[in-house]
Amino acid sequence: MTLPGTASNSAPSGEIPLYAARLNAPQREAVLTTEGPVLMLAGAGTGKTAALTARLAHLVATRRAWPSEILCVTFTNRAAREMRERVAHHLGEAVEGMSWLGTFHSIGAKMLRRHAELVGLQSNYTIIDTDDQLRLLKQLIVENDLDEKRWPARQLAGLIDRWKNRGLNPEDLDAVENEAYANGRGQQFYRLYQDRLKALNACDFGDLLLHMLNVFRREREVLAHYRQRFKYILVDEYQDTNQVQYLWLRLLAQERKNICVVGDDDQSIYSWRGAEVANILRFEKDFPGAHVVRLEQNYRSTPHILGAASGLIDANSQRLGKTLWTEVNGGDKVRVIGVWDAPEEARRVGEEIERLEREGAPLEQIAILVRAQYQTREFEDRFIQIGLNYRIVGGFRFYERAEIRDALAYLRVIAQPQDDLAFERIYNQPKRGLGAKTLEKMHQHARRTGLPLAAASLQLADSDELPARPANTIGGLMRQFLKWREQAEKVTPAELLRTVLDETGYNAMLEAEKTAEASGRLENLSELARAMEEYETLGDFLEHVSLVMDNDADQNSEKVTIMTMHAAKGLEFDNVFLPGWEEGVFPSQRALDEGGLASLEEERRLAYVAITRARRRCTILHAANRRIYGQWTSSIPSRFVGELPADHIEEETTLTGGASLWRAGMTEREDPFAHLARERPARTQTRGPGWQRALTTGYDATPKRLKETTRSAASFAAKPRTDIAIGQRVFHDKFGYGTVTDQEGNRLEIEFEQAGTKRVIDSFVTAA
DNA sequence: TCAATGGAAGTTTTT
DNA sequence: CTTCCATTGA
Repeated sequence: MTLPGTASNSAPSGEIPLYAARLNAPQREAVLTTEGPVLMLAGAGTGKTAALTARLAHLVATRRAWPSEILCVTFTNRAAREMRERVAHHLGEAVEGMSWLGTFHSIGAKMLRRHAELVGLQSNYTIIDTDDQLRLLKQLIVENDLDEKRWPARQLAGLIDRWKNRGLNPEDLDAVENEAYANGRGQQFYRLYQDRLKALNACDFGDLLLHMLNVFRREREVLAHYRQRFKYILVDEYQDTNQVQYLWLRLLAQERKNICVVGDDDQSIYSWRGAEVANILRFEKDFPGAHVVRLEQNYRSTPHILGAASGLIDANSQRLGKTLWTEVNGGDKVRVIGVWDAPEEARRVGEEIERLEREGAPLEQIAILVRAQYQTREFEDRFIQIGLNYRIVGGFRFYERAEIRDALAYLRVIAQPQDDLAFERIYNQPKRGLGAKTLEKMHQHARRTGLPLAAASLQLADSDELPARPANTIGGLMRQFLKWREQAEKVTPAELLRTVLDETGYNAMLEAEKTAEASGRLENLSELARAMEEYETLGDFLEHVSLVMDNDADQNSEKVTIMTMHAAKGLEFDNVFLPGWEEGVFPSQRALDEGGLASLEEERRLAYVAITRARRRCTILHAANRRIYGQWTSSIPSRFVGELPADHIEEETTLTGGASLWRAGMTEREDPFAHLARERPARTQTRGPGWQRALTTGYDATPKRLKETTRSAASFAAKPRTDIAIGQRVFHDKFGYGTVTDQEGNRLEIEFEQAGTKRVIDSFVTAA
């Protein structure tokens, strides 16, 4: 292995090595303090990845460790990938040796493959996802005569997840935990679930960490081995580590104590999945003598953006405290725009983006960050209409689509005949005339014989237990599996998949459908096959699939990015739009209802993360009205809007913006919605809790500075168009011809001849 | 066994 | 409003 550019041969003594050349003083300190525990507190945009990668390069270049002797854990696959790329920049080929750079889960999976037998698994175990997990739990609940309605599988899944995140095995549960499910049967079901997983030679996400923790705790030699191996440990996003991960690190770092953790308590946004900010807050206690480095110089954003974000996060109580600063001057203030309703919000963002585009801003430098997935829809609709290229990150993930999961299920059964969950998924997909009755018999037989479902069904098919038709079908299917299994040895995984899709008739089934949806599914399947080309063995591919669930297709094309704030963590964009800053949306209703102050502060941190994604311009929007789950809901601007320091923002409210109406203390008579409230009494109840709270607690959102503009007032046609009435025949660009069946302000309900009944804005139709 | 129908429930964030 | 489900009937 070559180690390019070691400190000694690339630079005369005293000169700074290349990888550290561009670093500022604290960053360099974080790089050069190699021995002992180091806590790097890195604010948003302060070049923490640069420091981290330089540190890695430094360790290798100065021969303190081989790449394979460094454990470097990140939180997401994306972060791992980025880290790898940037380290490669310093190390070149040597980066290939960084076999322990990855997410906690992928590293856990890798270790567990080696030590599977210590926890009763085989090394080719399957990693099941949430979907499989849920189905499995459902089965257990039904088998044990529990009412699934009363004790939903979701709830149990949530509990088990939390237990695992805390490093608790079934026997570790106390009475209180045990009580949490089905009147004290929590432990029983947790244990049943674990036993079932073992029988399936499978584990879930939580197990990847928990099993290995158990191994570390129980097997001295294994722990000693890894302690020996990992001369240095680096942890990214330490504020997001949960209990198990914390225990892992403590065990592994105990001896050498060469652990460097990087994080920002202000960016801790994952407590809902077990992350504990406390981990970073008490690092100095856990590792006495820890060297603390603060990265506070921000290289990303303008002063106004930083000022707005800092002012906001100030409202939080428990912070280690950092002061971000920048050498950059100038830049626009953060804009806060109040609009009438969600469609106007989307329209407005669309207009702003088109303006940016005209000014020459590249679309991939524009992002819309939302609190929750459902908010994306409004933008999607609008952008389709105006022909703006967009990409939605997250949400419907590629590997979660039904056809992909079906395809994977076939591959799983081929690779791992014990994978009952996968077998169950596809035994009648495409339809081959096997139903619940047959499945039940297969289950019975499997239970009697202790065989996996697939093997049991084969036996059953050879007996006379089943009617001839299903027996033949199963026999045929099992023969196919045998054949594929043989083929798997000879052909590439991609080829195997194509064969399977053809021979099962899965492709034929989709082709026969002749709908746009079906052809999309076919496309997805060939995309899957293409993605598989990179992998040599089926096992490699399946591991990749279960752990690396993100797909970043068409990254090269010019598109606006729409994603959740959570997904945006670690990214940056020139222009950021933050819609939906309303009580009940952001902060989310759930955070307001449950979790108290801690939850609210986490929402605030999320707001901080969101704002600090922006390099040059940040635009926050709030709408007075929004349809949530089909119900129109009024809401007031988010308290976070009020918390933004005045000096750094510029407020604008369209005449129709509900905020201004509300803020102006408008009476019902003037309220344009008043007539709706009278017509539909239910409306008053559908006003968001934020509204209620405002009424009862006298929440004061009165802006100190309000700049009225008439800019998009025209878009709110308070007066209905005179040329359109109920019964009128109209034409719509997207939906074609139809008849107006209802009219409510500028909103029309139209029964389209082709597209069915839709609600549209009147400006999009012409009288026919 | 399958398709259609109706009803209920759920809707944050992710490895 | 959707989506998922369970139940019903063919």
